[in-house]
Amino acid sequence: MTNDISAGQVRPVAVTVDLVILTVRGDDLQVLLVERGKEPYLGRPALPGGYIREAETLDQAALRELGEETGLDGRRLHLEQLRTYGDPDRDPRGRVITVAYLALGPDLPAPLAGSDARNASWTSVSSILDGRIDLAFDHFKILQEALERARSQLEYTTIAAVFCPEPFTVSDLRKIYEVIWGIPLDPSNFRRKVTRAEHFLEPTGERRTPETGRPAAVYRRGTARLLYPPMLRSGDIARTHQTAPSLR
Amino acid sequence: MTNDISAGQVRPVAVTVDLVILTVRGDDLQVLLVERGKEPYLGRPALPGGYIREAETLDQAALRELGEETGLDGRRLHLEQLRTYGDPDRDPRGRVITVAYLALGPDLPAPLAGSDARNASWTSVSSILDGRIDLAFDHFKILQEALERARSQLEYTTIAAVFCPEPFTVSDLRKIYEVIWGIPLDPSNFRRKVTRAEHFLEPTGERRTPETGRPAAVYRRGTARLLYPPMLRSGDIARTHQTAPSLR
DNA sequence: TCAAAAGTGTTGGCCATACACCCATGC
DNA sequence: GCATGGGTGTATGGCCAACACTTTTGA
Repeated sequence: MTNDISAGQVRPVAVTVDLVILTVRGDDLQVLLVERGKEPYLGRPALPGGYIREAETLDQAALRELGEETGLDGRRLHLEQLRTYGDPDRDPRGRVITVAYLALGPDLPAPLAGSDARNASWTSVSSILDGRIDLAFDHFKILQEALERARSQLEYTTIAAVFCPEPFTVSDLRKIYEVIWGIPLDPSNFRRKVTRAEHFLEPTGERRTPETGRPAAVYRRGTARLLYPPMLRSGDIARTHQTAPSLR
Repeated sequence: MTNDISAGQVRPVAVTVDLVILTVRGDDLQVLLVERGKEPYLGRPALPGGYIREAETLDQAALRELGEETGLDGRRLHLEQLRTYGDPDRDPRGRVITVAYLALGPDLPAPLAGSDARNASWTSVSSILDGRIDLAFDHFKILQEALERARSQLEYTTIAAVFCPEPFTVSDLRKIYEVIWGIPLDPSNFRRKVTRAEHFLEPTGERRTPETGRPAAVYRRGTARLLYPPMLRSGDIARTHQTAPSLR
C-alpha cells in the first residue's frame, strides 16, 4: 500500500480482453479463432481480443471486440465475464493481463464481414483439445476453463437456448446439450424436463416438419434464466469426489 | 488491434487486487474492512487490497495482500478469484482495474498482528447492506457479488466447512449455512444430508459436550470439494423465474 | 425432572430413469 | 407399409421435507 498511481510509482500494466466465442455447428462444438498477424506467436491461432480503450468498460470492450472480429452484432449473443489471467510471463512482451469473456451464440455465418475478421475462422474445439491445433499464449487454458464453465452452466441455467437459432425445436435444444456434454440424453425425459420448467421455452404454436418423421412444435427462448430443477448429467456419482483447484 | 504494448502506444492501466474476506462470528457474517489512509475516500471503509507487483501472479498478489492485511497465513483460507471490475470512472485518479478475490475462513482473531493491518476490523455484512456503512469506490457492488457467490457455493460445494474452526460439529456447520443464507434449516435433515455426502465430513471419533444437551460427534473437513446431491435452499420456487444480469 | 441439543425413524410426495407405446410424416 | 423422429404414459426407486420420537447431557 505504499505505491500510488498518481505519484507514478506504480508499474503500469497493459490490459486486454480476450473472447471465447462458442457455437454449435452440426454435431460439432466450435470456437472462433484468429491467426496472429505479428510476433509473438506470429501465424499461430489465438482467441480474438485486443487492448481496452480509455473510456470504455470491460463489458463494452468485449462487445466491441466481438463486433470487430465477427462482424456481427454482439447484442444477439450471450456474453459474460469468465476470469482474468495475469501470470507475469504469459506474454513475452511484458506485463499483460487479460480479462477473458465467454460468448455463446447460434450457428453463426462464417465471419468475413468485419474489417479485422478476415483471418478469423470457426475451429472444432475437439481439434484443440486433441492437441492438433496449438494456441498462442495461455489461450489453451482459457479455452479449457471456458468450456468447463459452459458445461456447468447448462446444468442450472437456460443458456443452452442461446445456441439455437430461433425458433427451434426440443430436439434442436437437446442436440446442444449432447454436443457440449458429449453424451446422449433420453429424448422423452429431456422433453419433460425442459417443457415443465416454467418460462424456459415459449411455444410459438407453429410446427416444423423434419426431413423425416412427425412435425415438431417450435419454441422461442423464454424469460427464465435459471433452470430449476437443474438438468443432470448422468456422471453424477463420478463428480461427487472431485477436488476443486486450489491456490496453494 | 493496431496498438502494441512494445511500441508504447497502449495507454497503461493500474491493476489492483481487492479482497472480500468473509468469516462467521457468532450469529453474524462479517467482512474485513480497512480504513482508507489517503485520498480519494480518505477515512472511508474499504475492502483491503493493493497494487500487483511485477513478478507475481494474481493469485500470489491476493495471497500476499491477505497476509499483509490480516497478519494471518493465507494458506489456511479458501481463496478464489471472483471477478474483475474495470469501469473507467471507478477510481477518480485514473484507470484502475481491480481483480476481486473471495476469501473464506473460520472465525479469525481480530486482525492486528500484521504491519498494515492496524486499521483493519471485522464488520457485520448486514450493516453494510443496510446502508449504515458506506464503502469506498465500487466496493459495495463487489461485496454484493461476493456474497451472492458465497451463497450459491454453499449449495453445491463443501466450502461451508472452511468457515468452521476444526474440529467442528454438524451443528457448527449448520449454523454457517443458517447465517449466510439467513434462513433456519431442519437439524435432522441437514445432518442426514452432510453425513451421507461422501468425504464431506471425516469423523474424528471424538465427542464434544455443548453448554447444554447431548454430546455431539466432531468432524474434520473431508477431501470432497463438490457436494452431491446439492444442499437446497427452500426458496426454490422463487428462484425459478429469476432473470440473470445481462450486458446489454 | 426438566430443558436443550444430538441423533434416528417414518411417511408422503416429487422427480429421475428406463422403457413401452402411440402419432404423424415422407418415401 | 415402413422407417424415422415427435411425443405421452407409467412403473420403480431415490431423495427430500416434515415431524414424531429417543438419547444424553447439565442444572
